[in-house]
Amino acid sequence: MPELPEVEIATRNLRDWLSGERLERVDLPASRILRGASPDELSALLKGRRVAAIERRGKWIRIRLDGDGLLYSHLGMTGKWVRRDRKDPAQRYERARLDTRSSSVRYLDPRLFGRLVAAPRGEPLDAWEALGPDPLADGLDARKLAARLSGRRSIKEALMDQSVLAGLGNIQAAEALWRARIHPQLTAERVARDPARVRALARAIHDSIGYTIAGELGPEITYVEEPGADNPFRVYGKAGQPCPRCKRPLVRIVQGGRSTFYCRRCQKR
DNA sequence: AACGGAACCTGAAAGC
DNA sequence: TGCTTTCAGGTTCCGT
Repeated sequence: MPELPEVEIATRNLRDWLSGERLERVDLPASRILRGASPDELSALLKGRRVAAIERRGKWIRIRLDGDGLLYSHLGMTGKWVRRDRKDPAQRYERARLDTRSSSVRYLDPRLFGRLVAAPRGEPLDAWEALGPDPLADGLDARKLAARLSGRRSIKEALMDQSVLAGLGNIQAAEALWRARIHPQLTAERVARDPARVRALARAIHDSIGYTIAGELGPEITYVEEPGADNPFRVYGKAGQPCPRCKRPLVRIVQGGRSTFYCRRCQKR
């Protein structure tokens, strides 16, 4: 279940594997992942084309082809791009395959929540255009953050709104709030009016993203929910375990239908 | 307009 | 052991 850090790693990997390469073989079996064009049209868009650039904004990846064609990729909850050998057979849950002269890149997605969207003539994608600033790519300071936080909804839900900031999801929002010692049920408006808290939050978002990228960097990501994965986070998924700062047991609550983990002592209202 | 809840999917873990 | 329930790092749609 990828958020900004995992999508950033996927983007760097795709650059390594595909940039400047010609797509010699493209397999796109019909699935609900594919949008914006039929599987045949999508294959025609990609096959034989050279990959000119690969960009990321929030949780979206954009593959720019020679000419003006674009392919957008969103990993949903369980999507990942991996590299295999060209002679390797289709993997379990393989939804797309892009081969270059030397390697074979596969998109795997068991739950089918991800998307591959074709924009053959470079048409803008609404979901991409609607994204707020990306904390990693665009930078984030307290003034900018304060200007984007408002309203009576919780700060946790505001941080997960992709039009407020692009790329934070359930984990990064919880982790950043813990680092900034901010209670997840405070309203966005209250946080915005507290300059010290906004400063702490801007730094916490930056730190949490950087920490996660550094820890997960590599050619194949394992998401925490997968069997055998260990949990590198400070509070996410750790209800009942001691707060890494004050040792009081962390708690789990539900906000907007999603689990939030936090420390009742460290994170003040 | 805003907000909660369900839906879209599959699989692993926990509960009984 | 085996069946049932719950939960999962995302987004979108629908009804109140």
